[in-house]
Amino acid sequence: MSTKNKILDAADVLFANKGFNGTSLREITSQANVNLAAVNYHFGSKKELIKAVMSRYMDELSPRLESALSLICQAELKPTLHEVFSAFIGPLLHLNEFKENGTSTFLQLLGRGYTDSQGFLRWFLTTQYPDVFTNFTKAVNIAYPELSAEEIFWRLHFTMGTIVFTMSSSEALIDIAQNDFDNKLDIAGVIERVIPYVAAGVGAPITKNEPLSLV
Amino acid sequence: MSTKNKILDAADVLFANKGFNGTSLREITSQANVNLAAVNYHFGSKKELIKAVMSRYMDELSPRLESALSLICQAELKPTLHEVFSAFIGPLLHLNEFKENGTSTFLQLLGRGYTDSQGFLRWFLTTQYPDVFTNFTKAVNIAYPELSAEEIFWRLHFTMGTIVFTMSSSEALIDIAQNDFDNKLDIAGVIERVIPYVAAGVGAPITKNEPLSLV
DNA sequence: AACTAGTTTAAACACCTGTTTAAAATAGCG
DNA sequence: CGCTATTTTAAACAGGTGTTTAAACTAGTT
Repeated sequence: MSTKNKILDAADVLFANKGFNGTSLREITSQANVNLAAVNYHFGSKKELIKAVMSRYMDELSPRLESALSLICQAELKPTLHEVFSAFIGPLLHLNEFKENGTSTFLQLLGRGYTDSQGFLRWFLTTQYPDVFTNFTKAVNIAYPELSAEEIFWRLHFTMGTIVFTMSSSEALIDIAQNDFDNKLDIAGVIERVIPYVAAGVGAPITKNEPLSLV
Repeated sequence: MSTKNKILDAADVLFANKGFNGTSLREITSQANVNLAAVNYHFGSKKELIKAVMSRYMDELSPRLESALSLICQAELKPTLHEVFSAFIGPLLHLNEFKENGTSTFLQLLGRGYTDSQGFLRWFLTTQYPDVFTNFTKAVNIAYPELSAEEIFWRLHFTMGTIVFTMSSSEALIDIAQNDFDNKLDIAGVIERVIPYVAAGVGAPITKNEPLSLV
């Protein structure tokens, strides 16, 4: 295996578990059994390595997601929100074949990207992969046309939060659930449970903008 | 103002914006106009400072939350999920009177705590303030008794994720929304929009545990 | 005024960070 | 083989990290 890939494989697991700031190049290179200077030689800088790690996943995910969503949109009958969100399942779980624990690793990375390093990764993703967002918005709009663009914006970000946050701590949550409820669950099981939640959330009835009553 | 409080006031804003790992003691102490060694003198270590920052908010929030939830639970008629979640609004917004931008600062800190530093803050919160979780679970159970304990567990953590993640990036999201939709929104406005979402999510119909169909 | 306990200060500690350098090793090709 | 281009290596770099130290300073009390 090439040095470049050895670095990427070691980096994405460490980044997912300990964050971008929390992972040093020395950890990555010693885990990957390569020289410390290899990162700067092959990627230029740590920041570029982070981009490369995310791009490897996005390039695998983004086309599959796009075709799954366009399939939904072009169907004869109007899709339900549940169907729109279910379109994510296949592409996301495919990351597990692409790399071991790929799905949860990627979603953890996504979560890190939104909080670590002051949102430079959010900028990177929205500018490099804008289609993912617009396609998703379109699909939701078809499934629930009464929702204004602004409502969609907010509810999609709420959904983002639900998914990303859940997956960031999915290992810990699965452990707790296993202890408390004796119910063995994997990442697919968590996704299965979160889909009805976010579908119902996005599909919530529209509320008028009234001033809040401070109870 | 005491040195201790000067440190806490500077620390929580910096921690919220840049994360715990991303904020150095030198940033904190120079922002607070105190000597570098003051943190270790008054708090012992950086880790203890983090706990102190969180405790200051939790001690302000937790009793108000508890009484709001128990008020809901003891009411004559069964509360709706929307009412259960609305019980959070008052106590959360009160943090704004406790400290400027207290609400969003606290929620950002909560988000940081769940991802930074490998979940030691989650352990700290769940062991130090367990009542918040159990009271909340009870209230949801009254509002939606058909939900099994395990379903409640998952949906509450989904909700946690929605709130915490949204608030972690609330400033950025509010900026985007302001540019794209010319709709001025503050933290209270975001809360107002997220409540129907999480209420609908938690109130989603119960799904049987079928194996996933990989579309 | 003298002693004490609490606090603040500047300096140093040992260690870790991302990055760069120049020499050594490797591979590809005529 | 000999030459070239690519890659790997160990070492050093400049700067940042949390923490500790011992001296200086500040009240408060007798």
